[in-house]
Amino acid sequence: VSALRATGQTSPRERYRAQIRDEIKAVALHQLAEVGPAGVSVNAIGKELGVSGPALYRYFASRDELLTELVVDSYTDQTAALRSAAAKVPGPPSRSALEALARAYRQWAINNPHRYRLLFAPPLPGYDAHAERLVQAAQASMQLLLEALPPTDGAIHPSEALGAQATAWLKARGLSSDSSTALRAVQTWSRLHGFVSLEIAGNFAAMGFDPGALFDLELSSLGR
Amino acid sequence: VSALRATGQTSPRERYRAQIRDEIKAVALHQLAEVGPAGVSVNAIGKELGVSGPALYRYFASRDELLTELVVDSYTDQTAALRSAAAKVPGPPSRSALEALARAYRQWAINNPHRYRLLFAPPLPGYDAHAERLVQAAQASMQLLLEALPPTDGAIHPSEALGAQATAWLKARGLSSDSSTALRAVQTWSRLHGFVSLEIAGNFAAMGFDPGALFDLELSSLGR
DNA sequence: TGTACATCAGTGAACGCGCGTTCACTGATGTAC
DNA sequence: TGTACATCAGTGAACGCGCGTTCACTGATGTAC
Repeated sequence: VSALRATGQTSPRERYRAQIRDEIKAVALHQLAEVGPAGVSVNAIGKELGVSGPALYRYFASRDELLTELVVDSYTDQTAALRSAAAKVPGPPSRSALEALARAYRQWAINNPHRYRLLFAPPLPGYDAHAERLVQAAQASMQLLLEALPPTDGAIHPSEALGAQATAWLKARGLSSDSSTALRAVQTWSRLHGFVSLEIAGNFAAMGFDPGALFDLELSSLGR
Repeated sequence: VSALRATGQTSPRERYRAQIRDEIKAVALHQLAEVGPAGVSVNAIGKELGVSGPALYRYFASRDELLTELVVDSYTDQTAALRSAAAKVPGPPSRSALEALARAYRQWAINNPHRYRLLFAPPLPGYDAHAERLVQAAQASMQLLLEALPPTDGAIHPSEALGAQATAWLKARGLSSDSSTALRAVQTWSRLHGFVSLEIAGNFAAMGFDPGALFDLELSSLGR
């Protein structure tokens, strides 16, 4: 074993463990989709896997740890999806880069509605790990938006104080953008979130609107 | 008693019951704020009221009925707040009417963050009464927005299909507005929701921004 | 290659807990004569 | 005004349930000689 470890390889047992962990998480996500975060239960996951409940404790120290991992994975996945979309439109900020990013943002939420909700709604009351994670996820979205947002002809007129806050935010993260672009990024993110969360809640569909068409409409005005 | 009933008055006992019901709901809301919808418990409410758990069954048939009532009340309250704000800026649609409405929307959410979440997040998995209620609440917001949105010089270019959907939506509700105003109302509502839900989740504050100043910025571009 | 041993995944019983809800009851409040 | 009766708010014990988690165990898998 130590020889394998030294060469950076993983033992069969370790691979097996990793695989089971993934299966558990997959079933947990499936349950999340069906009964909501509060309803995810260790024993029910075991049952769906054809295994006793306590067996899961070989893989996760507690139910909380499992849930936390779902949140962390969601955050990682979303960021990866956004990064990958941004990478497909290289070069300086542009309309098409922004649109690609916005579409990827929406698409990830559509593909993973329960995980999107997980990112924005604390799954447990007083869930410590969550607040930080959410801020991180927001940072990633924000940073990518900053790099995609093209200059605009329309002006933005923030108060002095707000401009200073934006500058401070940029500085704290070592970003070289200007404060007005930062504020447009916040606004764009806020609008995207509004649209996407209403869409995955089914509101547009319930009103008889085609969400995709509505999104195109919103997209054309984003960042302006 | 029957004499009182006939005159439309309520007996002391009925008034007492109504008062206790309100107290129960108040405590339930308080719990909702602290432990989330899933954590609201009949026995805990009783304890906080200095009363045994089963006592509440004199006032509510079940825990579900109590929760449903919280949702219904939230819906009613929000609509009333918006209507009252709209009533303060009478006359034809105008910028100031729109801004008053938007500010009222935000303010209600800030004053009632847990109830705002209740409106947009199903408190229970598979909660039937919720979907309809949410649609109703949305309708109310939408209708008031329609009556407040002034014409814009900037054009909106929906697809034909989307325009038809908007027209159909208006017609189904007997509203006399035009489809492009309807679409701008949807867009405004979506943006408001995005901003407000990020704000009550504490995202702007976590980034070091003054939410009020950010809102003013967003407000100036709403409905354009 | 074959045997002795260690590792460790999974089991099933058991724990304490809090939940929603029912039920038979007590006692205070309000009604009717 | 005083008494007999009905109403009904609230109690406390009890129910069945599912939860997260622990524990001693069995048996298969992998390791070392």
